Amino acid sequence: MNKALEILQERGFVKQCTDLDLLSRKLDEGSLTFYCGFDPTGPSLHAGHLVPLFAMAHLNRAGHKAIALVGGGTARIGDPSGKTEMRKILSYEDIKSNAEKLKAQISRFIDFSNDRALLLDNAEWLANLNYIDFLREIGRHFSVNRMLSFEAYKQRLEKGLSFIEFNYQLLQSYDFLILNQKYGCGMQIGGDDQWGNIVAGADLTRRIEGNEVIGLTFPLVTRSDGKKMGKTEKGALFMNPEMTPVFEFFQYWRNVADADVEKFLCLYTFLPIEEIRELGSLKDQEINRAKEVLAYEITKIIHGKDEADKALEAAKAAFGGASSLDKSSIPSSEISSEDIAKGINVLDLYTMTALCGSKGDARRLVTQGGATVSDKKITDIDAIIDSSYVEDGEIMMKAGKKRHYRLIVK
RNA sequence: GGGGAGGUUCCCGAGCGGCCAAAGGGGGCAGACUGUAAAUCUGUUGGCUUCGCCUUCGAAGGUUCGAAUCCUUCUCUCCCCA
Repeated sequence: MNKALEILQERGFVKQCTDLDLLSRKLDEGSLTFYCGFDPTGPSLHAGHLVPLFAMAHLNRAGHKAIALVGGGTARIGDPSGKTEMRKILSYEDIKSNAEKLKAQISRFIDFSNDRALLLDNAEWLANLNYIDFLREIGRHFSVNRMLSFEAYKQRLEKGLSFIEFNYQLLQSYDFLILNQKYGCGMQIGGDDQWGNIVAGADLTRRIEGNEVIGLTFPLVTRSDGKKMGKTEKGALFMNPEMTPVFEFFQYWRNVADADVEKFLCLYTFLPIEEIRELGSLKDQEINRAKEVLAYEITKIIHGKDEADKALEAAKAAFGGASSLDKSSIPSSEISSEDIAKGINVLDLYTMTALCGSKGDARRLVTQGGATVSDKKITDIDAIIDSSYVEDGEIMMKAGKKRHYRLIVK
């Protein structure tokens, strides 16, 4: 078995493969060009994109050429795989701006500066396709009967599937074909929900070019509590620090369930497997150390060492009791000293910050004893926060035990 | 194109013309217990100038003292037939 492939398997990346032996041989033969698609349906990559990204990085490190394909073209259609309902059709402008943002984020993960990795956008060849030609050249290779037998479509047949979505598979298959023709791409990787599309693409390439190409999918990561990976109260766990503050990002990983730590360390860090096994074997309170490592490592990869250090310090300061060192990654905002001097009602203060969405929300928080300002528990909804709460030029606020906020007095 | 069933608060899903800001569940938030975990239990879950007021039940009109509940039109979804 090829070494790089072994690493992927050992770390739990491999779910399905069209031909594992062939893949192993090809990887042994030398550099294999492979690709993975990313749909610009949102303005930021999120936790769900991490598995493919890490897999790409692992393969890339082993000397195989990676192509990150941003689906600027396919996003105009919307992939029905794994969706129970039709996705909103995005405007071209949104797709374009999303695609640019995604490109920037992927670039941080994989180095495109040399020719070991490529960043492409399928809008390049999809945007101006000729319908008739496409049907004649590509469409004829697809059997509707077979497509309907795919699990992804079966499910949607219950709910309804529009023709536009039904075409998605053809376009994604076409991508694979084009990449094989133009860049010698021999493998497509992706989440397991992409299995049907990937296999179809490999089929198409074999039929038209006669090239045996490979498809490889990764398991869709679930948390041990059955909840969706990377979901937070505000939606997904984003990689863009403006959408998910670094501290919050760090805390998400810091708070994963015990049962998930080892799995996540394998998938979301580059730590050697031996070290991970060791961390994973920790029990009870000790396992918190493993969670800390997980949170630190992944934050470092996504946001850089400095940010990770800050987040770690901030977490220690906020939870460990040890007095603060660097709290700069805790969400914060500024307030003028005059306003504070005048005094502000607690409810108004909480509503101003991101801690509470409305006054009623704040009222609830205070009433139920979840509001803490500068280490003083506030239970009176009429309490006034003034200069006496300021410490070191700032006011530390908490909502419950875990949500922290820093109000900097200017 | 014809026929049928529907669109309810974050999600699912109840809802006799008044007692409906709307049952129940899920999710979220907070409290207790803890290990910044899980499980469990409790409270809470539209907004506000909160003993009251305002905005919500696909959209717009209408009937009525009074509508999420009745009527009309529009719109969207699903199902059956073509």
